Amino acid sequence: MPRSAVGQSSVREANLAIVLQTVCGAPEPPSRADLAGRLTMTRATSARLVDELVEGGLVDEIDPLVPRRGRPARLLLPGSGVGALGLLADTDKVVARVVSLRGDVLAQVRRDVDMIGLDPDEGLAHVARAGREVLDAAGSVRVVGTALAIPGVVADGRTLVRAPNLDWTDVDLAARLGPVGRAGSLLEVGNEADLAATAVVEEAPGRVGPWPDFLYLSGTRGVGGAVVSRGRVVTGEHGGAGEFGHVCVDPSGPVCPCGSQGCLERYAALEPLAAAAGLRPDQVGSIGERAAAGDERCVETLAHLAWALSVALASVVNVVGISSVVLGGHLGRLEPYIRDDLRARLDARVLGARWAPVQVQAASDTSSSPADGAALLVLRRLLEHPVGWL
Amino acid sequence: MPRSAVGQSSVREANLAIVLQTVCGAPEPPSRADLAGRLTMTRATSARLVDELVEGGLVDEIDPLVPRRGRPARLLLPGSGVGALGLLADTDKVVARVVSLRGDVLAQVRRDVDMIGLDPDEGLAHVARAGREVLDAAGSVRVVGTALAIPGVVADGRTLVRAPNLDWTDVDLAARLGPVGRAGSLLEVGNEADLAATAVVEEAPGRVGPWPDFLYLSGTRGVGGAVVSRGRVVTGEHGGAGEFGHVCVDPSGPVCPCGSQGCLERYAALEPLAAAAGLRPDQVGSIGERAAAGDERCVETLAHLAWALSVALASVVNVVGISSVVLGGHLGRLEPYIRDDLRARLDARVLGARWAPVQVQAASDTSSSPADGAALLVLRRLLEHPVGWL
DNA sequence: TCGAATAAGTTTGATGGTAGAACTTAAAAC
DNA sequence: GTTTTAAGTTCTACCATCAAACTTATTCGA
Repeated sequence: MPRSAVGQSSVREANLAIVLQTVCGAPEPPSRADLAGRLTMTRATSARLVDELVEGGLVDEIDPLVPRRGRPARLLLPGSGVGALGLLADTDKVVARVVSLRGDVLAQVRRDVDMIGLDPDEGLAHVARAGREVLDAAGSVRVVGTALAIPGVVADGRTLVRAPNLDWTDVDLAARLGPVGRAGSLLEVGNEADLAATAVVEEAPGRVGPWPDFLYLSGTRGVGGAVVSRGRVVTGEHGGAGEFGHVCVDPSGPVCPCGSQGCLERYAALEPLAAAAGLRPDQVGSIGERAAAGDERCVETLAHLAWALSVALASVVNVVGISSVVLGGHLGRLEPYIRDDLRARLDARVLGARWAPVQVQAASDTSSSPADGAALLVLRRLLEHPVGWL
Repeated sequence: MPRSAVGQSSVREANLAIVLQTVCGAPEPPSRADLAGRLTMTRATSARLVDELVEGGLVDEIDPLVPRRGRPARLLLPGSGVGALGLLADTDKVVARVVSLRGDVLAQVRRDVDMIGLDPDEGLAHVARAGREVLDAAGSVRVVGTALAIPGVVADGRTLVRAPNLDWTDVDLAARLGPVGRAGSLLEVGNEADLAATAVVEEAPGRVGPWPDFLYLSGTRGVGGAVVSRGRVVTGEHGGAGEFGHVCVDPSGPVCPCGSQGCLERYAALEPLAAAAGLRPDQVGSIGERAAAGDERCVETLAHLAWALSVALASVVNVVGISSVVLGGHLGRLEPYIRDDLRARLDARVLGARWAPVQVQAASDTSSSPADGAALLVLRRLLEHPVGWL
């Protein structure tokens, strides 16, 4: 539905955004002339736009490193003095990071906090304190906005509808976050797994990595995830997408607290895995090594896990047509030990596997990535609409 | 990834598209002044753009019906002399329709053909003949392009990768369709279920109906469907999305020809339903009435169907966060008889059902809608980029 | 050391599109 | 028949990009 017409000021705004995005997305720092060539605009126009971005601090100029024939180009990099604050309120910890437009983590605080049992105001106080500390540490950086990652369903990018593990319901997080939320003018709240997936998509602000389409599956206390299509997280109508944990593996399987039966969570979450392997939950990460060392029970546990994942994921792959799977959390940790089994089972179950074999990968790290993703989300807004910050 | 900069010609193109889309999407025919107000452009600009569209036949002018104070407005309607050819090659029939920009079916041919066993050239000859006939019947209409709906996986909107029921593999349909495909300069091929879903989304070209997000599930020989998000069909990385028929209902369920076990298709496709009810496949549509009349076996069949659908759909709803379901084909026919049961089971299985209860609906008709959807697909291209046709 | 070659960046005027405001037109209301 | 209302038109101003000539900074070669 078209809302509004386009004027020539929109042209300038659009081109500013395009130039900034190109600078951020480029593998090598481009010059004004490079941009002109790549974007089919004249050098005059490119220079005009770049000058404006440099003036506003969104783009930095550096002198060329390798000498070349001709007048040396002034190379352009994303502004290092501009960043965003990414926050994570998890069940067992709080993370705050300031990430620059260049993708550098300028400051970070990570603190173990048992959030379970805390009410929203108490929990958010921990988050806000961590946020203030990194803002201080980041010093002179211009922070354009804040985003908060939370393990729950978020509506409209502002309100927490329900976070089952924290037992928080209907909290206007954006309003209750206090002054830290007002660092910069952007403020967003997002689902933890969605934002972790965002961090997988973008290697740096505006630079989309090699996988624009994948299913992200994160194993923690529960099993969450996200569907990423064309570089964007699919949030669904009401923000309730990505509940991989409650895909049905076996309708006559174990009862799930959600009221259903045989949910993936009952096979792949931390506790069921620990129980199956006869270990403590914090030992789940070692199941792979134990299995490799010959522990029969762990071998069986992994086989059962691969089976359950294959049933659930095959259904999803058949419906959304995305055949790359990225595993995070303890599932990422176990991925090397189930990869081949899982892939073989998926190829047998996925209809299109003949021409698009299913890829399985582990996300490198996981514990802070929702905070990175939160910062990236804010910076993405900046990249989409830079005019306001010039 | 930004490809190219924006110039002022893009402004004109964008505004032409916006004006045309607004004319097509408006519930009541607007005037030039209405458009100016709604799109925040001046009356001067709106008039200039509209004149160009009228000149090119994409917009028609009519005199106002109800007299009003002031100078009477000339009302604007989508051009009735412009249309697209939608084709459907199904297993048992061929359909060809010319649909105008206004949404009217200007001509139609529908012919029962047993396509099973025919090779692509033989089958496409039937399609092409039907296409030629409707083009003749449509007479002076300017046909901007053709689209073909086919029950199979389509890549890049051109090539059929695999149509299991027709047993066609790797056919460049766009090339082999012959002159009918070159009626107008647009030519696309799409999956039958995807295009049927497109016809559900758009009531008329450019007019998105009340459900921009839904899962479309169509029961025929198999069970296909589409995920529609924000008014767009999700095609996946390689066009292989929407295979609802192979969502796993029960991993220890009946064996499926796909190589897996307990696929939804084994519970909800025509033949399994007929077998369960002890009827011929062509009698499946009457299971609802028979059950209502007290036929125990049909009652049980419907209950089992609702159960299987609920298991499969709940998983999908939990992952993609879309909680409206539209049923087509024989599933649409049976929908009134399973609706309540299905909805109750879904609400029990869907995690977010508390704040977003699952909606279940039947698509009104089904047999020709892929052809309508095909035509709508072409007309959508026209609406997105009208400059080429002026 | 100096000039030619090369390529980046800058200036200038032309072009094309929308914005704004005054003007014209067509019909109903009085 | 005059007034009122609102649609549509005309004209000028403005703004962003384009095109092409021009300036600048460096390397290469004599």
